[in-house]
Amino acid sequence: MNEVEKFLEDQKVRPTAMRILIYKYMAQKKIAVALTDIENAFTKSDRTTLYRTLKTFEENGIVHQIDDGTGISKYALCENGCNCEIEQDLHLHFHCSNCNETVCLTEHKIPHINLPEGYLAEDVNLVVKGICEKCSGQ
Amino acid sequence: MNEVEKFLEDQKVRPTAMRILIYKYMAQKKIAVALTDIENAFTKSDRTTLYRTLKTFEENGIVHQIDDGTGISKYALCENGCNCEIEQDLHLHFHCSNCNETVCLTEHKIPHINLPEGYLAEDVNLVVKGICEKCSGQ
DNA sequence: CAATAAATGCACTTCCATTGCACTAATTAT
DNA sequence: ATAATTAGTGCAATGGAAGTGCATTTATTG
Repeated sequence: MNEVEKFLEDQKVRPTAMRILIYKYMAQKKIAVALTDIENAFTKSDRTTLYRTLKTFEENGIVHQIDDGTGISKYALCENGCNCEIEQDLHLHFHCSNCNETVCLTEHKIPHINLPEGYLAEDVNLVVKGICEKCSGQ
Repeated sequence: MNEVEKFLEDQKVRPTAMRILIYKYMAQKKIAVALTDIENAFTKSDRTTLYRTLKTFEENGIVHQIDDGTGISKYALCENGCNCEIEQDLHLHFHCSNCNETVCLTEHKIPHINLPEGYLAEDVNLVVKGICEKCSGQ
């Protein structure tokens, strides 16, 4: 049994052929992917399957969903220690308005936000839009 | 000529009856509103009109659009000196997962974000999700 | 008052997210 | 091992919101 299979099982996700492929696909991509991207990569499989695979992955802490402001949900693998649940560990996302790609800047943690009296934070989403390093020509 | 009319003209927006009503509606609401909210408040008017009114308001610095992560665009009046264009002046938004309302925390500016080499920031969106003061019972 | 421009209303389209249901594959119990 | 049960997949369809084209009405300007 290979590594991916073992990992999925550890996350309580049954390692079906499709799930393994999707996982590998996302691991090889460095950027966040949309359902449509996966759909285009696996034309043999149905959109629903891919959709539900992502949801399953999300529920089991394998990927996190990203709202990058484009209106299209993106997904990225959680890094080890991603802990997308715990507020303190949230990283920010960058969306390039030129190439339209979204990346996790995992090393950039979101600073603590002070809220007015009575407000309780459960989740923070921080998206920076601009030009990525690839497109800025550096 | 009343105040609202004058204000709209100052912003280069012709103060039609509908626009004045929408403006007043948004001013009276303390929270960000969705197109659907306005639609429900003005059933006599057409959705397209309301939609385009918001776009017109947005283009002329009267409202700013808010992506609070619900997938539904919200709009809120710009405060005087809102300057939603200038990155430094951006405030954060709070979305209550209980009452589903979104508010501008205009006094809370978004801290400066350090990006990796080569990344250029043009826009920042920071949304905190949690329980608002009304719902937390304070 | 006529000509022009802006605003409005209606119908329609598109796009993505999501669900219901049938079918197949895999797992567990007998 | 085989039947019973559960999980996964595929197809079809729905829903919700954003956006567009065009005809009509209203306002502005010459």
